[in-house]
This record gives sequence, structure tokens and C-alpha cells, in this order.
Amino acid sequence: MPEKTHPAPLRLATFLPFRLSVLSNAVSQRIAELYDREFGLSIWQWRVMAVTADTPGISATEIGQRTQMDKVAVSRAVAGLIEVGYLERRPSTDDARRSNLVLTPAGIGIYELIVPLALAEEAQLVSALSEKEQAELARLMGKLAKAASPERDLW
Amino acid sequence: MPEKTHPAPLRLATFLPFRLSVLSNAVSQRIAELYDREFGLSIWQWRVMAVTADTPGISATEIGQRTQMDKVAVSRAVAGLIEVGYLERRPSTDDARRSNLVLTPAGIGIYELIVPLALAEEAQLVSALSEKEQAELARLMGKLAKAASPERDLW
DNA sequence: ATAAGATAGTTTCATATGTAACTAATATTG
DNA sequence: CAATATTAGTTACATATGAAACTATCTTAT
Repeated sequence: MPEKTHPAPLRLATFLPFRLSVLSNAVSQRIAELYDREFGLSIWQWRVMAVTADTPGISATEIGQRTQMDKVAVSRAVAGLIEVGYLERRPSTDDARRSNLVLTPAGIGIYELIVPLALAEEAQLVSALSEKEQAELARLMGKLAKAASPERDLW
Repeated sequence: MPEKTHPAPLRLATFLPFRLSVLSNAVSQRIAELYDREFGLSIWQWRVMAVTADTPGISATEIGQRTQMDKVAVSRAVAGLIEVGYLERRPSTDDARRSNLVLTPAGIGIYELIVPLALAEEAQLVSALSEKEQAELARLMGKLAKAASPERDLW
């Protein structure tokens, strides 16, 4: 009499999508708390500030591409940042539908306060890994990203 | 005259919390779509099923610990699964507050359909990596998890 | 030049999610 | 053996989020 066949086991704790999700949430939560507690910013607002600092005059659509946020999320984050005076909307001369977004001086000030804190958080996080391991992790994540989303580049 | 000092640069695309979040979302979305499209299950419901299959008679609180879901999310997922007949609540004899949760035969059937599909998704995802790389990734993620959340074990 | 389509961005609406308040039961303390 | 604190789980409420509809502008094709 043949053995009863067992289905392949699935333990959540070793299932990559689960592990990734839990790890990402733990990391995001730590860092989101920092932005919110110290500066009243959501993680989305922070992302918008980061790419706008990097590329002044960027459009909302471009922000969406660079941050992987959808256009509604970008719209809301931008509105919030303008509300608190960290971002300014300049009408584009050549296309009246888009605007060129720039940080205000206040926005730049906040941005420059946040950057070292964010980098310090990251540094503390990866301090458990050697330089070599950090590079390896980045490389493996890149491969995974390509496998998970071959259509568009994730970053 | 001293040079103007530049703040440390922060490029979102190389910032680990951002990369982790984007990667995790891409992976989760693929797999959530599978559960939902084929079986009408949310990712939370799937997680509850997975740990309940693994540990029949588990309590809601334990499910929360094992899945990193908060108790409200567990409560809702459990309610939904009972609603569709995949899960059954058995009152605990020794503590009237808790119930022992078990998959119904229908729930087990669905679970056994999903497992190979989920594992196949995972396999496809990690197929871009060698065995060695997969093990290394798991190891590095483990270290990171400990650094991100030293208080409690993430998995 | 004009109609049909595409694009940038916002608003609306329905659903998901988290926090806090709540109920019921158990555990602890004096 | 009360009185109080803790725990398991649910409910209510307020906010976040995403999909689809919408407005305004620009592009393309005739």
C-alpha cells in the first residue's frame, strides 16, 4: 500500500514573500515614525521631498515614477507639502497641465535636517552587516526586483 | 574662502528602506493577486489559513504572533474565513475567552490547492538566484530583521 | 483647422486599516 | 473571597488608500 502523499510543506517563516513583507514593514515603521514624530511628515511626503530635492522642477508624474507612488498618492503628498509650506508649484511654461515642483527654503531646511537622520537610521540598520554583505544584499535585491517586476525598473 | 559644504547625498534609489519597501510591495502584489483572483482571499486570510493548517487549534492571539498581524486584523480575517466556510471556531474548554481555530475540510482543500501555487510563485521569483545566493539572502535578511526589531523575533 | 485620442493632475467614492473603547472572562492581590 | 488588574477578542470610529470618473490641456491624424 502506497504511503499517503504529503503536500509540499509551507512554513510562513521561511516563505520569502512573507519574510520580505515583515522585514520591510519593520524597517518602514521605524523610519516612518521618525519622519512623523519629528517633522509631521508621512513617508510619502518624505519621498516626494527627497526626489524634489534631487531634481528641482520635477513634475508630479516623474515623482510617481521615481518613487513608485501612484499619481493619486503623489497628488495628495504634494498638496500636503504645499499646505505646510515646504513645496512650491510653478506653472510650466511649455505645458499648462503640469507644474514644476520645487522645495521652498523652508522645505530645503527640513530636508537637510532629515537627511542625516535618515542616513543614520539606515547606517544603524545595516551596521549588522559587513561592507561586503551590504553590497551583496543590494545585488541580490536587485536581481529579485527584476524577477518580481520585469516590465518596469523598480529603481 | 571655504567651500560650501554639501550635505550627505540621499538618493532614494540606493536607500535601503525604500528599496525594501518597493521590492516587498512588488512581490506582495503579485502574490496577493493570485490569492484574490483564484480564491477570493486576502493576503491576511491566507496567512491565517497557513498558520492554522500548520497548527490546528491555534488561538487568534497566537496567529497574531506568528503572522505579525495585529489582533484586529486577525479578528477580521478569521471572521471572513468563517463566513466563507474555510475556518471553524471551537470554544476552548479551559479558557472561555479564546477559541481554538481549525480549518474545515473545505478550508483544507483550498489550502492544499494554494500551497503548490504559492511555492511555485516563490520558486519562480528566486529562480534568478543560485541556491547559494538564496541561502545568503535569507541569512542577510535574518540579520537585518534582528537589527530592525531587536525586541521581538520577526520569524 | 478640427475631431479624436492621449496625458497631467484632481476629486469622488467605496473599501481597508489602525487606534481606542468596549465586553467577557480569567488571574492576581490583599 | 471580594476588588482590581490583565487578557482574548470584537466593535466603532476616524483616517488612509486605490480605482474610476472627471477637468483641462496637449498631440495626432486627417
